[in-house]
Amino acid sequence: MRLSTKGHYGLKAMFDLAMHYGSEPIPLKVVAERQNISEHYLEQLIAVLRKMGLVKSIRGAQGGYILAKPPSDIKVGDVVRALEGPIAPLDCVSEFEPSYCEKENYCISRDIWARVRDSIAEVLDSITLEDMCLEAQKAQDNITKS
Amino acid sequence: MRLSTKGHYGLKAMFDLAMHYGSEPIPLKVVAERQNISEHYLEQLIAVLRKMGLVKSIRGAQGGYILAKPPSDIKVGDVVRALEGPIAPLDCVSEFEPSYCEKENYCISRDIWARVRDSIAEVLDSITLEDMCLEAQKAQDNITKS
DNA sequence: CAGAAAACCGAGTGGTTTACTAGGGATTAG
DNA sequence: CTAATCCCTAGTAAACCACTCGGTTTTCTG
Repeated sequence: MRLSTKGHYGLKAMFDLAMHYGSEPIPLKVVAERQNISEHYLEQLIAVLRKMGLVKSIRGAQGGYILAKPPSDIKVGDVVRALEGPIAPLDCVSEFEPSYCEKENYCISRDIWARVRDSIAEVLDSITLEDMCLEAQKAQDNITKS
Repeated sequence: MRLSTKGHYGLKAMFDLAMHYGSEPIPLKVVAERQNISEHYLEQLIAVLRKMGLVKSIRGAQGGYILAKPPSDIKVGDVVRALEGPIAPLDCVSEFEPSYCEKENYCISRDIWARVRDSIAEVLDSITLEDMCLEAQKAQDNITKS
């Protein structure tokens, strides 16, 4: 019952871009350094996020990445699904295209996994990148105040 | 973000034992056949459940397995944790002994994974094997009624 | 126009996990 | 005794993870 680093790294990168939304494009090297992620590995992850339309890239010198939409329009669930696939504790209860269950008769445990899936989705879809930025701001304020 | 078959198979097996709680011990072969699981593989899973004190075994002919406690005392979360380890979308937010986070400074995404973890745990700990049996009974009644 | 900065691409790799199978040994009812 | 049953260790093919390596292409800047 665990996430791979893909989802985690991807979210950290997206959060980084969200914190700098509105300014010039940010080179991946900078994101990777700030978030402490292997640059080459992150490259592969962000390629997926680009294909899913979550980030835009600007090539050439002074290029980099920016969010494709404002932070308030990007849910954590969008990022996680892009990198880890549909939320599905088990194939037969996948959010999208659940696989056919070998036993077509009623399966009690399947209901449980469906409830788990829904509760995960509910959390991930209730938080946007903007929410994360606001949280970060609040945390920062608490530090400087003391 | 997925469960392995361990948790699923284990839960199916425990549900099977719960449905026959109170009668003679059930040989693993029967459980495996009823739940459509490889017997040898299930053997390894139930060994873990035995070591965790969730089932008792009776050796020799006419032996088998029984639940160590009444179904109402066994939560789905107990079974899943036994087989899949602590609920931890990420190591640094494991329920038990969270690993040290490389960046000791405040990490926003960690909070999100902690919320995911809690919501999974909440679902799994709110359902007992007895609940599953009652559900199964209800489903059965609906079929025979129609 | 040269050079550097950056995105883009595909292949390879060592380690771990998964979902088993194989082949036995120990225990006990009948 | 013997058949049923639990118990244990080891192996294994395939997949997946978390990267690394070595480039090519695009574009800005001096």
